[in-house]
Amino acid sequence: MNEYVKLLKEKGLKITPQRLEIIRYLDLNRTHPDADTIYTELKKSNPSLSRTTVYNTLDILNQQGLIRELTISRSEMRYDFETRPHHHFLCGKCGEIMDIYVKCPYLDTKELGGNHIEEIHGYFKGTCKNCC
Amino acid sequence: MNEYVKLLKEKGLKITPQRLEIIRYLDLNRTHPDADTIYTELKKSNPSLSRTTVYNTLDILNQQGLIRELTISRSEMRYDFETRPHHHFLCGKCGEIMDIYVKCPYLDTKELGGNHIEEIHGYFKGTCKNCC
DNA sequence: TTGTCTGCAAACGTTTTGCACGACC
DNA sequence: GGTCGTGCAAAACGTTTGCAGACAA
Repeated sequence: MNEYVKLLKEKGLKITPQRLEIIRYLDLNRTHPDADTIYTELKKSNPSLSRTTVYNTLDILNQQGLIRELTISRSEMRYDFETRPHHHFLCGKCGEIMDIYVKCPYLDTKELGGNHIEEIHGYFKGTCKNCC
Repeated sequence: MNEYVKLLKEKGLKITPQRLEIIRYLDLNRTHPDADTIYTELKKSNPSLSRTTVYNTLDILNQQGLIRELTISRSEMRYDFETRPHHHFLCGKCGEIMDIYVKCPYLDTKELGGNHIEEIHGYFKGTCKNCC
């Protein structure tokens, strides 16, 4: 049985050609693509593919933990007056973002694997104590 | 001299009522607001305020390090097939996002200050070795 | 006075929604 | 036959742009 079929079945998800293609694309392309890139690439071999399906599928796969969503790049910015190095916690229920001060070995890191580091952000997500 | 005037002057930025209001708002509201919230709130006392100014100002303040931009919540999602705990590095020049495997004391953290933790993301930003 | 900042309106890119059709237990 | 998935189109949302007039230094 196909490896991707197995992944979907383990999570109780239905098997569709679109889902298999999207998983396969993400497995073969570890470039952290966005939804539109995936859509454009897969549309070449499957012209009837729609954006909606790509978005739906990515959402489901993320919910089931088969893939991981990142928000590292741009958009829906939040702003913080506290500029000293610290981390943040986002409550998935109430949406509140809280400052978190934890010991982090990388707060002053300037170089990592040859890359020059200018910022470091630690994002914790979960449910806050008020919403638990 | 006003504390916020001083902050702006130190960075060589011009003093405008709008900039002072925006800084003051962020200082008094440590709720990590988004641009539109800031706009809506400040528009109450300054009806002629425009979104453009809010966006421009936040951008400048962030560039000068007076405030800090966060992308923790939604939007322009990227997707990763690697679901094992790891961190990410974003190159500001070429835009590439790379996986980073560093020792992190929080990768298995389930609780922090009474909040239930489900995910942890470490985001490093800077210039990659190819762009340096 | 000069260069920058502001505000308006329009455009843009990404994501979400409503709905009808189709596929699959 | 009922549920779920797909695809289309339109809408929504946050952000960016171009430009003209206003303002800070």
